[in-house]
Amino acid sequence: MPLRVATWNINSVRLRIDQVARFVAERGPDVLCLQEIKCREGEFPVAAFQAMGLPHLRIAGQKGWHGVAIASRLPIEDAPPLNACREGHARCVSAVVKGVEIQNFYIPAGGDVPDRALNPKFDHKLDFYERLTTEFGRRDPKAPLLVAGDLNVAPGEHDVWSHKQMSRIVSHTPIEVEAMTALQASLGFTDVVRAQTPEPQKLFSWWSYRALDFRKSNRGLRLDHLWTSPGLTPAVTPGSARILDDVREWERPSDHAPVVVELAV
Amino acid sequence: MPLRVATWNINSVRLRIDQVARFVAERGPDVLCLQEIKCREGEFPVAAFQAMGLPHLRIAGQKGWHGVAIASRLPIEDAPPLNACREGHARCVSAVVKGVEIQNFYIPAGGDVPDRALNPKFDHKLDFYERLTTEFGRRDPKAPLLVAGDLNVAPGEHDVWSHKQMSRIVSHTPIEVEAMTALQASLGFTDVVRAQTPEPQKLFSWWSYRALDFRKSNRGLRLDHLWTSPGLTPAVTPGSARILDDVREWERPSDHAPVVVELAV
DNA sequence: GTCCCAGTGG
DNA sequence: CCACTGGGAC
Repeated sequence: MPLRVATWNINSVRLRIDQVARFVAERGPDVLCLQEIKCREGEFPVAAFQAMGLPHLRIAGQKGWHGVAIASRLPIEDAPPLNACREGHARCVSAVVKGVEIQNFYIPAGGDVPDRALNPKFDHKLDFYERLTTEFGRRDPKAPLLVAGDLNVAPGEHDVWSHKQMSRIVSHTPIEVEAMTALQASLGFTDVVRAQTPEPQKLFSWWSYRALDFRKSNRGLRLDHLWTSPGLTPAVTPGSARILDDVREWERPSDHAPVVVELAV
Repeated sequence: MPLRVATWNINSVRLRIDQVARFVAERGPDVLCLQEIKCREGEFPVAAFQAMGLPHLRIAGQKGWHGVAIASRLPIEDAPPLNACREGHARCVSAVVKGVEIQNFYIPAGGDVPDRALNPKFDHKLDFYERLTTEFGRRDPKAPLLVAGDLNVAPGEHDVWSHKQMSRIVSHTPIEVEAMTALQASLGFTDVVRAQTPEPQKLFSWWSYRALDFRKSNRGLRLDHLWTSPGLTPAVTPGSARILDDVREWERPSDHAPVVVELAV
């Protein structure tokens, strides 16, 4: 029985609890990593997750913005908490499931101006990447570790609808791509979705709400990621790493699609 | 064929257009007077009213607040417009249907403090009543005239859940009841719902959203009214004047229930 | 576009 | 409790 793991920026877990239930019913994830739950821990819809068969929870919430959670079919053990957010936002949550350490992040979007000196949000985003890079640089590559989340960077030229147009836009600037590359190199992570769907195939996990018809304009970005450590990469089931972009077409959707992988652990 | 007239404070016509359609389908009003449409004239869902068979419209709208409309199955002719609102709010709209003049009002709620000197909203409410009293005092009692709307006063002791508790609360204070009584006397209007359901039978058309179960606590008020002029009163179909309080139980309801009457004209 | 907030109004 | 306003964020 492989372990099915999913990551999804849900953009308010309370408002979209029905979509979460549908996703869990149709796709049967064993572990669901959520970002932008937009509620305090006490406001999280615990009963609904119990009803969907994901009763084991780790929640890092705050009022109104951000917030991350891990919901699991199997029991959760504690994983070392990471304090990558210098602003004290609820952007990191972790769990160990079936011996796999899962680190779930909602990395700051970074504002509009891609300049550390001018834009404190952009500086915060890069600082977040740097802290994670330092942290994971100290880890044992052989240990099974999964990084999941909305990392708010689309690294490759085929992870954006237009490399040329996006190169000066936050989420695809060279300095952000460099920060993400450094993080990936810190422990030798594998980007499982891109590994299974080589370039030049385009891959997007997010489409703006502003588009009239997101399928037609298709101005997407791949912001949501699943990365395996060298010790976990051999467990990835071939062909299982996918972005479920159909979910973006559901009624009152999140602007992000879920990303899934299966691990033979 | 009697003329069925309804009045309903809809608390946003755009948000509750489905409830309006259901009401029209189930109850078949020929004329529907709406209050608190909460949109500009250009934002009014004209096509939906055409689809429900009420294509003839008179709309007085404004951005965000207040706003009144009359929707009719039969053609509408102009009625004299009343300018009872000193603040320029969209609170009055009129029509002539089948020779009956219909004046539809959303009278100000009046704020919390029942003192003209201290509370300009309360002063505005009484001023609105005074202007209407003057206007209708000039009219011919023999002409068929219907006053409809959310008049924001519950006049009788059996029009409130507790006469004792409510007598110091805006909507049932003696000064407001006096203002409403004076307006009613100006042309000799008949309050058709109360005329057909004598005291001490309690009658409410509004229940606060704040109640957990409005049926259980039943702390209602009769704020919504249909009044006939002496020339129109003989046309009222016996037993036809009712408050449709079941509608308050529908999904995502308005806090007001519709009030209906049939006129043999 | 679609969420949050805090505030006002009822 | 519910629905507006206007601002911020993404």
